[in-house]
Parts: sequence; C-alpha cells; structure tokens
Amino acid sequence: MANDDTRPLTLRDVSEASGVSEMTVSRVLRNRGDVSDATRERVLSAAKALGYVPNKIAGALASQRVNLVAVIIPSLRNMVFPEVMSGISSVLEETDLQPVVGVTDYLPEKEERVLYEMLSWRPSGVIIAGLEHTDASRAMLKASGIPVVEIMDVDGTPIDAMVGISHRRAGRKMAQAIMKAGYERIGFLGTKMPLDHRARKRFEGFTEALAKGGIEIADQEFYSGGSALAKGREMTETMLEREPDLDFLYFSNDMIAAGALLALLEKGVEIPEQIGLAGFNGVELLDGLPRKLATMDACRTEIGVKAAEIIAERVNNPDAETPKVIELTPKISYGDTLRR
Amino acid sequence: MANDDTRPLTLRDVSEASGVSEMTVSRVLRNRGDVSDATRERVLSAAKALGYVPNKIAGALASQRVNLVAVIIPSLRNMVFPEVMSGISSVLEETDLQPVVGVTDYLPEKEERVLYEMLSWRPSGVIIAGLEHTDASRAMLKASGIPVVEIMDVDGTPIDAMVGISHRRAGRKMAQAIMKAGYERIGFLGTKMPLDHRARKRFEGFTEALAKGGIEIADQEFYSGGSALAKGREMTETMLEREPDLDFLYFSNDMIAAGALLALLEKGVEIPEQIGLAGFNGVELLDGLPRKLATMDACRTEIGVKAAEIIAERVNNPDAETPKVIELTPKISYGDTLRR
DNA sequence: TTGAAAGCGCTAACAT
DNA sequence: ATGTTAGCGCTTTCAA
Repeated sequence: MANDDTRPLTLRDVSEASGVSEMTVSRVLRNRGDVSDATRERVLSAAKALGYVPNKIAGALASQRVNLVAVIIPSLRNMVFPEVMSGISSVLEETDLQPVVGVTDYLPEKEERVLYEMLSWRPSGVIIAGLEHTDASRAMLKASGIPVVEIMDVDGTPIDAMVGISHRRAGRKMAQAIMKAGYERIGFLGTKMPLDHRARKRFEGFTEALAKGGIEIADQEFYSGGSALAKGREMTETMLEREPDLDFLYFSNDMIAAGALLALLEKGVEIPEQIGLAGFNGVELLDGLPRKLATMDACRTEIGVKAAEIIAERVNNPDAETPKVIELTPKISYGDTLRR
Repeated sequence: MANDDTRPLTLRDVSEASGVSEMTVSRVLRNRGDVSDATRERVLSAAKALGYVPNKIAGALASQRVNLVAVIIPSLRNMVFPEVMSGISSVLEETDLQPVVGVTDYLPEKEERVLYEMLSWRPSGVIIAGLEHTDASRAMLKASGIPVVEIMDVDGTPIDAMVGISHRRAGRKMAQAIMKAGYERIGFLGTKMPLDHRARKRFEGFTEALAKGGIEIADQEFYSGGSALAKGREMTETMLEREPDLDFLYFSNDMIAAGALLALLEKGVEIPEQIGLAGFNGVELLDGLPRKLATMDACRTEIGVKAAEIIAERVNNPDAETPKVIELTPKISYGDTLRR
C-alpha cells in the first residue's frame, strides 16, 4: 500500500498498481467500452487490494451526470412518507438512480433551503411533496432544467408533472358516504396545521359536500403535538362532552381515529350505530384494532412508484412524452365503523 | 438573461453579469475574505437576478470538502429510526453539515452497497446503525479516514466510536424486574429477524438473566411481515392456546405488545395480575392505549444527538479527543402491565 | 480589495 | 483494446 494514509486513493493509484492507464481503469470500474478480460482482472484486483472507492464528485463534474434524485417531503415521522419512499426506491433500484431525502417539517422556508441545497448537487430529478411552494422555490425548480414531479396532491397546477390524489374529492366522497349512511350530526377532528394543505383541502371538500346535502359541521377540534392516539382520545371526550348528540366523527388521520375508537369502545358506545367513525390514510396499523376503522386509502406506495417512473423515463430519454398529471383514485373502506 | 436555457448557470455567468471576476464572485457567495460592500451588492443582485445556484460538485472537488454526513440505517418504517434522525438533525442544523440517509433493509450486502455509494461522495463523517458489518464494510470505513460513529448498540467493539445502549443489559434488566414481580411462566414473542442483532442481544440477555434466576422461557413465537399490531394479537392467541398457564409475555417491540394488550383486554384477562406484559422502545403511540404498557426506553433521540455531536466536533477539529464509547442507560417504565 | 493561474479527480472525445 | 488530451466549475494560492 503506497497510500500515505492521509490522502484518499485516486484512480492514479490504481493505475500505477495495475500498470494500466487511468482511462482504462476508469473504463473497467464503470464497465464501459471494450476492455480485455486480462486487463479487467488486473485492474479489479488492484482496486480491491488497495480498497479504492471512486470519487463520484470528480466523476460527476467530468461527466456532467449525477445519478441522484432529490426527494423532498415534510416529515419522516408520519408513516405516509416512508411508504411513499418505498414506492420510489422500488422503482429506482431497477435503475442506477438513487433517492436522496430532504425533510422540510412543513415549513415553506425550510423547503426552500433544502431545495437549494439539493439543487446545488445537480440531481437528475426532483420529487417534491405538495403543490404549494414559495415563489423562489418554484423559480428554482423551473430554472433547474430537470424533471420535477410534485406528489400527493393534484388539486392545483404542477410546475412540470404531478402524481397524487384529489384531497378535495376525497373529502367530498367521505362526506357523501357518511350522509348516505344517514348520519347527520357530524364532528370534525384534525391536526392544527395551517401548512398541511392536503388536510385543509380534504376538510374543504368535506364541508362543501355536506353543505350541498344541507348539513353543517356540528363541531370541530384541532390538536398539535403529542401522541396522536392519546390526542384522539382526549379530543373525542372533549367534543362529546360539548356536543353529546353527535352521531359521526370524521378525523384527519387514522391514528387519532384509532384513539377515538378505543375511547368510545371503553365507554360502551355502540359503533357504528350510535356513533360512526372515519379516518384517512389506510395505515396498516389499523388491522390490529378491535374494530376495523373506516378510512380512505391515499395510494401512498403507488404515488411513489409513478413519480419515480416519470423521473426514470425522463432521465433515460429527455424528450420522452411522460404524463403531466396522474390522478389516482383513493378507495373508501367502510370497515366496521361506518354504516353502509 | 443570457442563459441559453439548456446550460445551467455558472460562476462565469454571474461574473459577466456583474462585471466582477469569478474569484470575487466566489468570495461573495461564500462570505469569504474581504470584499467591498459595493462589489458584494453588485454580485448578489446579479446572482439573484439570474437565479444562480452554485454547483457544489465543482466546489467540493476544488475545496476537497463535502459538508455531508452519511447516516446509514436499516429502515425508515420502524419509528425508532426517524427519531434517531431527529436527534441527528437537531445537532447538525447548528452546523453547516447535512445528513444524507441510506437504508439497508437489515441486509448486510445492501449495507455494503449503500456504504460504498455514500463513501464515493466523500462525506465528512458516517453514522451507521449497529456494530455488525461485512468485512468489506469495515474495511471501507476504516480506510475512509473520516469519523465513524456506530449507533444503537454498545455490545461489541467499535471501528471508531459508538453511542448506544447495551441491549443485553436491557434484556437482563427486564428479566430481573419480571422475576422480582413474581412472574414465573414467561413467554417471548418477537420478530423473525436473525439479522436484527439488537433484538437478538436483548433476547440473549433476557434468557440469561432468567436462567440465573432458575427460570426457563416457557414458550416463544416469532413473526415477520404484516401489521405488527395484528400480529401481536394473533401470536398471543396462538401462544395462550398452546400454553394457557403463562403469566407473563415479553415482546421484542411495543407494537406487538400493544396488539397483545388489546386482545387480552377484550378477553377479560386481568392485567397485570393474571398476565403481565412488557415491550421495548417506549414509542409515543403507547400513551393512547387503554393501559400503559411496561417498556424500556431506547434513548433514540439522545443517541442521534450524541453521535452527531461527535461527528461535528471531529469535523471542526480533526485532532479533538472525542469519546470512543457512550453507553446510555435505558429506563424501565412499569406502566400498568407489570406488577411492582 | 481584487485578479490570474493552477489544479481538484475524473470522463468525453479523439487518437492509435 | 488502450492511451492521450482537454476540460467539467469551482477554490486554493499567489501576485498585484
């Protein structure tokens, strides 16, 4: 090992150790072009013996190609996003692209900073949650010249392409199912997140459809922080104390709905006869609950898959005609907490 | 805009637009060296007007500095890791370092691939879960010449530094608490994950301490895949059918323990008198359950914080004397499912 | 306070 | 099948 132990190894070291030109070493390491088996062997064994790890920074600069896809999401703590990530990874693993995650904490300014950081690495594409961004963020995305897919939501206009569900429509659909089942005194319980545009749109769609059916939300309650399960309990108790004659509770996510379910069952409330419940997301957790919760699947994995497919296609063939809008259709699942 | 719309902007474009040398533009953009206020203004406004985003690839190559910290973890779907990430981010946000996540799915070969990919970007440090790695991975880490912190576990020898808890000790501690409470017929329920070394070590510590108290595990059951809550239910039912006189169930994670709790409460089993329960992790979810589950806190956020602090310190000052081993002490929490 | 030259470690393009 | 040359877009270093 000629390496002096402070300087990282370079192609040149492998070249010298194997007696082959840097260029040929480079070709072997990238499986490019024609290289004789003998040379290939010598190079590979030299590289391995030295413990050479290529320098992608130099490679990227020289080739003007970076195999990274920036994925920008609000949070990792909400199980929704890891599931979207799975969808993305499952597609990118078939290519030589790699996802790199940035987290915004639902803050537009942080999104802007994270985006700037990521774009400065010149990724091959961007997948970003939501359609609402600062002007500066939109400008950067437009100017980047790379494929951009906005995900989760299709209620708006994409910068480039979008894949998701209509949260407005989802809210309306649930409202219609609830009204059809004959519930009339409906409470809404959700997160206190003015910046969670998708939750807001669901709420808007929900109230709009109720209004069309001549019903107004009877009560609402919001929380922030803490264990969602515990908050679901608390909020439900608070609300039912205030409005004891509610016959349906609609939650902005399944976790708080699950807390409510546990609380109501303990109290001996008849579900779904006396009070019906519905959440949103279709989290797998729900399978273990005493009753199957009514919810609506947000197509999380599929969103990731479709978004990654668009990026992969466009990276392969920059002139490819990829879809600009993919609207997926969330399925309502009645479970045991919403009368049919 | 002189940009021809296919070529990304470079320093040169900003230089031309502002009539200042590339070098001075570079200095302004990095707040380095002395630049007159007038020049600074001209440069900044030109950069902004053009929508210039610096090319970190070129910058990193020239400066031999990359402000990235590779974080390599088994999964994002287990809430443990997002929490560790929070700890890491909270520290790195105070510095100019940025975490980049790689996921291994508990597969040593995938860990090796991910590590290779990440090291080829020449990050400033590595935080990696666990102490068990392939020989090639260890070799790469050793040869990388950058600070490496192995996290979650301290039962072993670190390559460089480690921050975590002793899972063996955690298993022993729980066994002792269970025996002290007088339980004697104990079942174990966990994940079928030969590659989850930490779960394995907890199990080993657990059985070892029981043996010392003259008790042998009465039954065990493992699962893989599916909803952990549902699996907890199923496994509990299966096991109690097989061994109806068990008086304690120890679970390798809180989620399956929660499923068991729900199942047993429905059956009218007296908890913790008739059967006691304990999980592992202290997930926040638990706060909303009908009973507070006995568990043990894995110090997730703190592990992330300490690991990131070591990296940050070493990046600042390569000769800094940072701790090689930080063992955190998990607290046992008795909740309502383990007699005192 | 500013600029010019050299080069980071690779790869594209063109030899041979 | 292999080698040579000339950069990629920045920053370091040195000069003015």
